[in-house]
Amino acid sequence: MKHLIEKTDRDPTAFEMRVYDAVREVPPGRVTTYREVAERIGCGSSRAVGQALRRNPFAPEVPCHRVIRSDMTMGGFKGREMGAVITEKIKLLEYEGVRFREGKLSDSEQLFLY
DNA sequence: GCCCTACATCAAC
DNA sequence: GTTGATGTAGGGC
Repeated sequence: MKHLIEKTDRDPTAFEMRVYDAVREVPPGRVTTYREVAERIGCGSSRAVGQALRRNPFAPEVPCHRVIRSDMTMGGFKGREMGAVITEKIKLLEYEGVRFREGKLSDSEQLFLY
């Protein structure tokens, strides 16, 4: 399979490290947004955060499922925009105390702000 | 060094 | 639905 055009594993950059570190600060029963993480690490770019989380070499130590959009939706997960993966993560979050409703965060008060 | 592409976004239309 | 903008990283030249 490895032949050409394969980004595969590259070592985490300093920027990605900051992202993972910020996400790990989120306690159980709490969620945060890409924007919050971006601001936390000193950048206004939420997509850079998304890229780092997508690669997430620290999973499941880094709970990417606790990072949601500013729209309170899951947006995407592991390359999937929706599906059984999303549903399972929502169930997991609900077990931790985070309430979701139809793929959206029910209470914005559960957002973890830095 | 510069330009292009991709990204799990955001904002505006 | 679309486009443009943001920041980061990879690849090609």
